[in-house]
Amino acid sequence: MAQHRTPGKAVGLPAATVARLPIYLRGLNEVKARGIEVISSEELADSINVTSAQLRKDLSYLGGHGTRGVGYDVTDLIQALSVTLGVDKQWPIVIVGCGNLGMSLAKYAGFTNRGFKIAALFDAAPEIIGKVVEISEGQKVFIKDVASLATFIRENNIQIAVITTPAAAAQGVCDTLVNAGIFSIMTFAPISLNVPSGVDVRQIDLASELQILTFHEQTKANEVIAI
Amino acid sequence: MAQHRTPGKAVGLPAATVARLPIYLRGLNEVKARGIEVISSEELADSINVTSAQLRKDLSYLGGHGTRGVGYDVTDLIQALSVTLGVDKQWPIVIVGCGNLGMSLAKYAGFTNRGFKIAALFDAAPEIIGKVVEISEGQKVFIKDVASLATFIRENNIQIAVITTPAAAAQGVCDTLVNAGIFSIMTFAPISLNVPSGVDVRQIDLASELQILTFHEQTKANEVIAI
DNA sequence: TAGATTGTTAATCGATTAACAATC
DNA sequence: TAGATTGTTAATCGATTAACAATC
Repeated sequence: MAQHRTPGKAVGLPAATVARLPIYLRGLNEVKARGIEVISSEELADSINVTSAQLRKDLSYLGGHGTRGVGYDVTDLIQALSVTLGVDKQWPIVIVGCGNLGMSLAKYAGFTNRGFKIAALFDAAPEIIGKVVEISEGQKVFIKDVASLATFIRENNIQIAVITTPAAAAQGVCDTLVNAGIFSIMTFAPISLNVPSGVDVRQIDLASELQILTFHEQTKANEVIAI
Repeated sequence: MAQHRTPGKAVGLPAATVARLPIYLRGLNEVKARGIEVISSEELADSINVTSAQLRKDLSYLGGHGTRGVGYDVTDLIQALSVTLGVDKQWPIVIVGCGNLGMSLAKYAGFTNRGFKIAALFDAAPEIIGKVVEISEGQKVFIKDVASLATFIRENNIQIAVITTPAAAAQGVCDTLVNAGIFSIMTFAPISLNVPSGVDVRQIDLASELQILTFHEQTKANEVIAI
């Protein structure tokens, strides 16, 4: 049985805190790889570019995992964060859309040791359906027909899906996913997805990210002109 | 000469507003493609999942681009947002790291019509340096030696760089970029980069994004158990 | 014990929302 | 003019920071 938990515990984490927990976990794994067993909030915070006050406050929501006067036990805190985030196990994910971006995510090594494995790839193009992709040394995955997406999700209890289709196809795929019972979606399609409340969408819009950078470059350029 | 601007104007935009402007621009381009010439804050807001109050407040920072009783002229607002973000021109960018992810970004069609073009690709592996990559129909780019990165940036006035190297190489590449005069970096390497103040880093950590989703899945699972 | 560092409180800061006067 | 919708204000909400008592 899955681990038990006091009702309500850790449910009310502020959204901003939740978004930082993976960064803390990543930082701690780095620290552990360097052989460090105990770390203070200040040392850890410095290494990941947050303030120590923020780090302590965020961690305090998970309950007291530190020791006053000493710091945090790295292994213990990794364990606590992994359990809180649910990445003490591996989550099977599906990727829908096998273009350049989708295939690169399928082959992305960084998912494996952080709680994820690729369960299947889907596409709508007949010419690539049925192809076998070697996503890592010795691990092969079939590209399946997107028409079988809903069935696959139900039969394999998939809970997380990644959309890497063209923008025009994304909403249709999203609807299929939601109808099949998916509540967690990561999408790279540059279009606002419509989902029922309760469905969690994380959108990564690559061009938008770059445009946030150009805003600042542009602003600097304008300042020079204005002087 | 670049367009003139009242000193201070649009510089003090809240960070949260700046991060939404690209979404507004994207939504407006969609709307325009559907042939709509004037849109109310409520219609536009609904289509991109923000509130109309937030949209109006954000747009008000750019100065009054709407007409009371009528709405916003789609073409005018696209122009205003493009100028504010600086994407009324094309920014040359470099991609450092030609693995699966880097190559997929190089070929990503979504950059072209949103203000960016790939100026060059860089890698450290001798076996791929010098290779030609067709990043789009008829557009070819060389993979250059990362040793020539700083020179290339200076000679071509590159202002934005993308890091898609393995984590272990990222900080070194970042230092090179910063020393060469880069102030805007998008990175996919799952490591916290150290940069001097004034350098703008947007990190996209794919596994961290997924872990934010698993947190909620995990929380839901725990709630069921607790009942 | 003395020094170090957490966990927590209170103050500050920034972002969002609701409401409506201004005005097309 | 009457109806519609912006731009702005004030209130609320949430996130961050600073400071320090608790405690190892």
